[in-house]
Amino acid sequence: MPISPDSMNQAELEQATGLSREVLRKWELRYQFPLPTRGPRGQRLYQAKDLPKLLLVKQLIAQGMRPGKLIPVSVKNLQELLLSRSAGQNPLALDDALQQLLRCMGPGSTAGAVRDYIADLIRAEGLACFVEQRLPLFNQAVGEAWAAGRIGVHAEHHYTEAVLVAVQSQLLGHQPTHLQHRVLLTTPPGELHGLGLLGVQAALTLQGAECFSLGTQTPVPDVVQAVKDWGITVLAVSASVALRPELASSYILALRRALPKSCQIWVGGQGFAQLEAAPIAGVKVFHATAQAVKAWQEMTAVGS
Amino acid sequence: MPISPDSMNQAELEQATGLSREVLRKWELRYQFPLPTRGPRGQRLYQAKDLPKLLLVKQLIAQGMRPGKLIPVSVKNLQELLLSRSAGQNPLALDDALQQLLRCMGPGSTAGAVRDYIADLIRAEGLACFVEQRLPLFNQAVGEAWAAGRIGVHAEHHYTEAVLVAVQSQLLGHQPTHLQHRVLLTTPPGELHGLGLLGVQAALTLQGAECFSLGTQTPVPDVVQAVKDWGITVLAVSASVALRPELASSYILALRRALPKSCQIWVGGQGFAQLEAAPIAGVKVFHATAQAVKAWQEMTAVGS
DNA sequence: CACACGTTTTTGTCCAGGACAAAAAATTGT
DNA sequence: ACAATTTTTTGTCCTGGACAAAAACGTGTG
Repeated sequence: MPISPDSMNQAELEQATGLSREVLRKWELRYQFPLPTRGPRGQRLYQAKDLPKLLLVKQLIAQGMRPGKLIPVSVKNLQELLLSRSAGQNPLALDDALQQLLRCMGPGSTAGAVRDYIADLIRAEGLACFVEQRLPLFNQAVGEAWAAGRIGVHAEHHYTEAVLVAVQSQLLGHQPTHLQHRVLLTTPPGELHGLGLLGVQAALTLQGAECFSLGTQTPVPDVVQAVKDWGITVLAVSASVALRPELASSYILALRRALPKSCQIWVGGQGFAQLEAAPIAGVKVFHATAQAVKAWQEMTAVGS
Repeated sequence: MPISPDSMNQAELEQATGLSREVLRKWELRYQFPLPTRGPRGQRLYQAKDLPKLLLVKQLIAQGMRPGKLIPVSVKNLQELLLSRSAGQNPLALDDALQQLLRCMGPGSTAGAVRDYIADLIRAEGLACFVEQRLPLFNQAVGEAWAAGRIGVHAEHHYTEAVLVAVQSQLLGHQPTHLQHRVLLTTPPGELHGLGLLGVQAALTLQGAECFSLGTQTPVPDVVQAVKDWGITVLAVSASVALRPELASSYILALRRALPKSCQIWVGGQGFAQLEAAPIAGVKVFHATAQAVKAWQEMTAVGS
């Protein structure tokens, strides 16, 4: 148990920052930051005051900057850098709905606002319209707003929960109409973002598919078991940029080898960019929910 | 990218098994298993055929056995061991509902069965009854069934999803009645099980509380930010046994230091057993959902 | 000036082997 | 038989170095 008030061992810092201990050690060696004090037996005791800088650096690295350039910079300048970044760009055409969503999530807003706004939108436009047209834009916008530091991680988490509940509750009553196919949805271990998957699940369920979600981060053996137990014919996997690309590829490769030919594999999301350069036989890559819907329609049209 | 068909590097094996690379290396050194081949530059290439044994060993260790005794044993004997374990004990009084639930999740059942069964149950008994009486028993039973190898990880994931959707969709319409308090719910990084939290959220929402879930695995800084942004007065954290106990404790300690006194911290779950031996000032430990409900009632009675 | 190509630097991951504390098991004394 | 102590087991952390993939840089050509 940690006793002194402002120090943490590396396992805790790893938790707090999401940076692996090996990376932290290399940074200490190369840039003299963070410089931990040492415990009685030489363990590193990182200081809590270094945490803000580490988080800033991590965010800026995620935007494509290099650690070597960032770490020597002072906290104050890093903050300015982050702000200037987010001010500079405005890539998404912000329609009214998007603007309102981001307002709901921005600083100073009440916590329930997102939830209510999404529920209203679904009521007004219908689930199909929301899922196919709004949701992809929303997800992208929220992802960018987070990357740019305009909203916190907590706001993103909360958005995810709100969308999940709103959409899933609408799907509850849906009876599948194409019983000869079953869709299983999940993400690779290490991938925490299940929002892309949710869109696919909703779209396919509306098409009459029978969908089963395993949530995020299912190891290969468990997916294989689930496919076998439940008679799955389509496995949908999604991965964002956060995941290491080789891991994403090898995950799919392992699945393709372990699963029978009768089970299709559909993948989507930025994390699978590699798979386009080097396609795997029997694995379909999608860029948008609409493509998956189309593939489903063709499949069921032929099948029936 | 991995080329040869049946080998995986340690990062992939870590994904597939959930065992850290350091542990895997120590096992190799101490028990000569798993013995990887080596790549051109000396990297370990673990063989896919070792995976089943590793998974068996991991499950048995989770039941309290020792690695040194397990690893030399053959796969076949390990399987028998697992079966004899699960056959021998039957600790939970299996009432009708529980038995039916486990039937829905057992091998050979259809995939939608759990979902439908839970929905039926909530309809029949009402949400309050389900959340307070059924859910804790169900969660425990599912956890034990998984530990005993009677159901797969995929079935457990699917159960979680089913309960989440069923309960959350029922909570959607609830308007909070005690606006002076707001509850934030999450789990520490590394803790993937959010079911315990779901029970608390449902119970408190039914009491008129305004609950905000951040999902699982929120780092300390993000929790702090959320508390600040949203004016949270009660933070509820849950952890299962899967999490390392020191990490659970230090997570709470860090939160208690970072958060203002005006924000209470409630913790629950097996993962916080340590906190009972060494209580932290300003942190309340709960053993059951009912206790949290009671605390909430007292709080709001005094406050209003 | 834009752009393809080869070279250098940066950066994260992996390796070996050892030290050590906490927990579990075995041993001892009463 | 049971409590207290010693031994073994086991996971985490340490140091310091090798190396490949990616990014940045420099160079020659249309």
